[in-house]
Amino acid sequence: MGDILQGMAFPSAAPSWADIPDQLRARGLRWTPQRRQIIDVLEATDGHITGSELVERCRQLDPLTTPSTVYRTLRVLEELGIVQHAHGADGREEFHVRPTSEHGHLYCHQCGSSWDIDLADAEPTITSFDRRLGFAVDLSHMTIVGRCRACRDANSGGRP
Amino acid sequence: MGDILQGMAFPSAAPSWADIPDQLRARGLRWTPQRRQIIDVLEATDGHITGSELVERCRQLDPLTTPSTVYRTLRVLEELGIVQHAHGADGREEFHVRPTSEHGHLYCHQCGSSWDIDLADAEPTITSFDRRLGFAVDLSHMTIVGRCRACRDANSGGRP
DNA sequence: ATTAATGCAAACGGTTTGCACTACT
DNA sequence: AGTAGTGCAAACCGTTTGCATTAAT
Repeated sequence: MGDILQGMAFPSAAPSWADIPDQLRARGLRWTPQRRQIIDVLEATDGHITGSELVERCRQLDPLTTPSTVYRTLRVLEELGIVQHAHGADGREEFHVRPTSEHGHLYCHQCGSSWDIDLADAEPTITSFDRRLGFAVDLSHMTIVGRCRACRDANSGGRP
Repeated sequence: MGDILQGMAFPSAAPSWADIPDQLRARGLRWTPQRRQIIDVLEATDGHITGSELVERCRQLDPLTTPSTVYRTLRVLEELGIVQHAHGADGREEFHVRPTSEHGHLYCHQCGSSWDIDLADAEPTITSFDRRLGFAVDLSHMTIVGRCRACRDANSGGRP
């Protein structure tokens, strides 16, 4: 089953946040106050964040934050394997923060909540696509939209 | 105008393309040359198309086509159940054309091809999300990204 | 001293909107 | 005649880029 997920080129050992400055410098890149700011916000993030959310949160800490810096930094961080992008239910770019485990996203389009899809939850999907179609699902890009249990239970009453 | 269409559930029986003018008129909406053009293009479409693709194809037939008209018409057609939108792998809005059966999309991010996911292919996914999480997957919004069989077979050599 | 990174402003692509005008019904 | 639909242009949002400037190495 492990090889179903293969080919994803994930960083095998995930260094800790504290190592990031060195990781950057080891590649001839630089550690700047702006990057520190961005990393701080990412570190405080529970699992995923959109580009514009990140810009927004950085701006709350430092109103001088510039979108271009944030997006450029995100691209660098993705190359380091610290974040990974996917596309959310609304089509916006979403960044998974240092995924402990690869995961996808589950959206309820009634209440708007979202959850992570972990490997256990995705396993039947991954297996069935592999078996039926020979298709290797990329879990980190998997976005499932529908209605969550709570919204189904609260059935009739609620409004979208 | 919005309130004429609002609150409409899904049409249970899918009428044919020829009925669309009457369907519109029955709701106090109008049949125009522009809409005919758009419908023509949609009718010639194999299954799904993005908004901008539709604009583009319409413009090939009539260079005067305006984006706003196309997008506005798409919204009306969605309310009629003739198209249905979802979000593609790149985050762009995608419209399923008169889905004979509800389906999702499968993208290979190596070769860029895409396929429909029919109910049979999605069934294990739908069932497992329902069972594990009580979550009702919306197949028409399901987008799975990964590597297709051909790209896996052609393994190392190929380039995206 | 190098050259990576920043900030700005401007441009992007896809989509939406306000408004005066046109044309279906 | 009435009002839905159009075309235009301008705005929108999230994101990207060019360029001169700043600052980490």
